[in-house]
Amino acid sequence: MLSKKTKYGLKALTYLAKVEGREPVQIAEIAKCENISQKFLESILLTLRRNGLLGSKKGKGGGYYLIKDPKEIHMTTVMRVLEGPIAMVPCVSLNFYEKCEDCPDEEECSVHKLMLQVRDSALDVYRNNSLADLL
Amino acid sequence: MLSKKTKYGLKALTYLAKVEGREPVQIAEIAKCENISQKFLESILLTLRRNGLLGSKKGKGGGYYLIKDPKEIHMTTVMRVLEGPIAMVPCVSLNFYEKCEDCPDEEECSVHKLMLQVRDSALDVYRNNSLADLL
DNA sequence: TATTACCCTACTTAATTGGTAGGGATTTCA
DNA sequence: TGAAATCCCTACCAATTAAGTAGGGTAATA
Repeated sequence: MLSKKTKYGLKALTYLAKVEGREPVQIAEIAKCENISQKFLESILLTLRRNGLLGSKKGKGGGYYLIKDPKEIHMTTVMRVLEGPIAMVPCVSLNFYEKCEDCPDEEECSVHKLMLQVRDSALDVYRNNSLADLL
Repeated sequence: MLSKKTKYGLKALTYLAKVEGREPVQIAEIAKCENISQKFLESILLTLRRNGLLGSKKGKGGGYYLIKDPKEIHMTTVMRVLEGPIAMVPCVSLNFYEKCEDCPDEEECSVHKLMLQVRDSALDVYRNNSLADLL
């Protein structure tokens, strides 16, 4: 299952991409328009900022804004930041690889074989979608 | 993340497929060879049987066995039985569809658009893999 | 009829999810 | 200059799920 965190994060990014200019948009506005708990969204936007996907401005007239062109924001990045590894098992993960405890031979493992294909197909989708493609 | 339940279930199915004949194999044997907690595996095999993927025989010399040719056992079925919906959000699920609470227009939703592609690509993999393909 | 092996229910422990509460710290504008 | 707006940060919490464990019941076979 996709977490609400990822879902809301994606919606917020989309919202910001839809806004014409690069003016900061307040959390409250995004939360209201996208039906998201404001405090929860706050923490999500914070992680997006910490990971270089958003910029922020404090004080009156402040808010969050995209710091890249939506075409340059790829879903691989967004998914990894919000949802974590794209692979369903660590032993097929590119960025979070870990050997299986119980599995003596990775090459022989049926789960490994299947999940490798699933990872590749998901990566394919994420690589071919930028934020701009989702508008 | 793939649950251990699914992982172990897949390994057990693979194990049974590798066995030449159609003789019942005991839970204890599968558990030992695949490094799985026996009691946990027991409950997994039970759900596989309840869902028509395995047959069982009680008493001495009993155990579990495949009731179909591995070529006829598709990963779509296995994944749905063990892991649940293939889609990452209910609003793009074929077998477990549910409307999003917060989303006014499904067609306009960026999450929907992305997850639809992810579902299709995963389905593609699962449809193209039978148990026989994983040996 | 004793043993083997599946069948079933209930409980437990730890981690994660999806929040909520509450108060900073900083910037802007009047 | 100071008040209001707004982001920033930490801590806590309730519900759910995952991954088992425990313990016995039931059916089949030798």
